[in-house]
Amino acid sequence: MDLRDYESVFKAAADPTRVRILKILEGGEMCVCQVIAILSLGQSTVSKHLFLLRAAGLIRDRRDRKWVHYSLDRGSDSPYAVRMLRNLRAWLNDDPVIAKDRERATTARAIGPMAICERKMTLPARRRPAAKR
Amino acid sequence: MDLRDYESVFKAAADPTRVRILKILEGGEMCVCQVIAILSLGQSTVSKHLFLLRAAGLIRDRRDRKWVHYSLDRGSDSPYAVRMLRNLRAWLNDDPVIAKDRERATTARAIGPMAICERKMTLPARRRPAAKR
DNA sequence: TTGTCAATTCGTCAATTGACGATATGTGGG
DNA sequence: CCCACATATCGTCAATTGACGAATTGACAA
Repeated sequence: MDLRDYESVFKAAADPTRVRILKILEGGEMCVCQVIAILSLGQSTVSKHLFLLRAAGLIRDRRDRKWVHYSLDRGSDSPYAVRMLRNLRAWLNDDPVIAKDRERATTARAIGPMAICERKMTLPARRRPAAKR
Repeated sequence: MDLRDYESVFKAAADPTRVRILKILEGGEMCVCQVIAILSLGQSTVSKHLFLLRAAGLIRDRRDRKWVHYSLDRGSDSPYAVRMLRNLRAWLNDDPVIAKDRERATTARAIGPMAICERKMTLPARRRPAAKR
């Protein structure tokens, strides 16, 4: 647990796209295709971000049929990662970007990985036009 | 306190050279010329690192005659910075690079800013060859 | 085995970063 | 005011990063 381990965790967690992923995963395990749909980024781009987060010990993956699911690794080997995740939980909850992601994550969970993959990693334009009052 | 503030703190703290500076400053306030001497990096390079750390709210500066002293900003406006500094205190204390910096910091404190500036931002080669037994 | 489909890896490109030396700022002494 | 000196800012360059599309891998179904 030296400077190199520290660096990998902090470099991983310092990128805004990767924090968004971590905050999305706070809602629970999620399939790669769902993350792609929520972020609206290229598949290879998201895959690389997930790789870096995993390499840092912040998330872990689980294969289920042809899908790979990622989740926060709260029992990580890296004490830096564990602390990071604990702190993050209380942070950024009222940031507009994070809030929007959370909305989209709710949609993504509701319709599930299969439907998202059928839609080529996209979400329906808007889930429901926010009920009046 | 949104994603941008978060990012500035974590990007600042993710760089190994800047963590070294933070760990050096855990020993107390220090003059720019002393930091330069400890790190053996160019003056402009160190100045920029200090700028970024200050912009993130991790350190603050104080002018005294022609010297500028930096110290950890434990009462920072940024909650991210405050938490970061608290965590760091317990971290990396047995990393070899950090340990060596701490030794050199001790030397730098012992001889003071004036002597270091006279030596053009360098430290004596070795303070004392570690007493036997 | 062959085809399909989710995910990863690879190659490329533009943008950012960290290093440096040169120049500018600002403070104190003469 | 002018010089000396500590620090900050600027301009440049090489290395790293994040984005993308294309090609590859690996699981499942037929």
